[in-house]
Amino acid sequence: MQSVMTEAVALLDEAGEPALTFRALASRLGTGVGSIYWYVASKDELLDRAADHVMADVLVAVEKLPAAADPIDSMRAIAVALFAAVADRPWLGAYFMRDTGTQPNALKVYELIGQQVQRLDLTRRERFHAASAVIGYVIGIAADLGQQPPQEVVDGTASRDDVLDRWADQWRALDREEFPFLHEIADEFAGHDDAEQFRAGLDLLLAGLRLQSGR
Amino acid sequence: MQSVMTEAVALLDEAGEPALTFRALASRLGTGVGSIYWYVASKDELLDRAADHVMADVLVAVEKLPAAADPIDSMRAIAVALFAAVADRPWLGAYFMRDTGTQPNALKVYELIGQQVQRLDLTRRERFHAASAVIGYVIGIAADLGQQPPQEVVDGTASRDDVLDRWADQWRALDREEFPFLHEIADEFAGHDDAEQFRAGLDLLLAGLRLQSGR
DNA sequence: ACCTGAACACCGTTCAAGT
DNA sequence: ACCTGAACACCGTTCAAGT
Repeated sequence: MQSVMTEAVALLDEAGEPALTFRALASRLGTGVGSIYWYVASKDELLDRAADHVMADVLVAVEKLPAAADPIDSMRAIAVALFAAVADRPWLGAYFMRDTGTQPNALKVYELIGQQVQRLDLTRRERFHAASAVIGYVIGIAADLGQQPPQEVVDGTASRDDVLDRWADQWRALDREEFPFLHEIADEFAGHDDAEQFRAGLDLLLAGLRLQSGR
Repeated sequence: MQSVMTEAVALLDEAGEPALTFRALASRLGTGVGSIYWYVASKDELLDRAADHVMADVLVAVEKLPAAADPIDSMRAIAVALFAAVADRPWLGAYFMRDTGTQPNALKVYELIGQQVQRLDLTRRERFHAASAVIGYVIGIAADLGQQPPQEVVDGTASRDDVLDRWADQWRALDREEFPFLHEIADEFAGHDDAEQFRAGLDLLLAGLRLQSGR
């Protein structure tokens, strides 16, 4: 069981979801296709378990985080750790927190964010909304990151910056009157840092939360 | 071409992504499998085009929105319209804004959000981050919504509330010491309204943005 | 209790051939 | 310019049979 998940994650790390097939996994494990079904009922479950397997390490990292005096600072640290995990493994973006029923570690991470929210002076409903918003934001940015990178990047025939530059050029080629915003931020977009962009948005969300909690 | 997209969207509306196969689509159109490849190079492109086809209507709705005096109010209205579109068509959550290169209408929506951001007194970088954060948040919640609903809900053998109730019960069965947050919000979660939850998080984000822009 | 692998149903995609 | 549909390679999943 343990080795099934280890190999599944290895395949996902190497080439994303398309690389994880029952046949490829079986051959890695040196067994038959059918034997995987002894441990897992379907491919969906396989993906959920693989995602949760990775989340176990994230959970350990999160629990090791020094308890900040300020709950919102703690939430930021947890969210940043989550983001780092998805940046490491883009495929995770599409699967983590997909079904917390089969992802107990993901559920625990949600709980930990919630425990920080509980330290704020909010109504029960506001707490529910706050924790969900933070998770939702992380998932959204993560899913964006998780889009299969263009083939040329996987090949190594083009760098990430090359691709961003080309995007920016396409934006600059658009009509100036109709797309003033895309023109303004084209330079900003080229060569931007995903982690910084993530943190900037997170800080907006947390600033709103701080305001609501009167801190 | 037009009819290809119309039928593709119809299949997606009826039973989600698994229902959209080239064979099913061809039989709907009364043609052969191969002929679809005349219009579309791959299934990925088919999904992107179908998503963008739907986004055309969303774009019309967004452009019809009365221009609010306050740019942040305008952004909220756009985000709420986006959310409504995904609530209508859960499959959209997984595909919209996936590749704005093949989704021109999605790109235009991003531009419109950006134009509102441009009305705020922010640096260029802050504007880039603000627009991206709002889109990222919408995508995140949308993707959550887009998870294939459990089979029993599709069948009609269980309501959405039944499923939420069962989740809440599972949370209540967890250890009280280890999961204080899940215990606290179990009642809140059961019977919660997705749209309200979305708006609550959005308001936190926008409140943070308002603070940053000094309005 | 766990594994095997042929077989099945079903995909996306290609392509020589047609109009 | 557009369509046809058999064929190909490759999936997830099942299951009778083995140890």
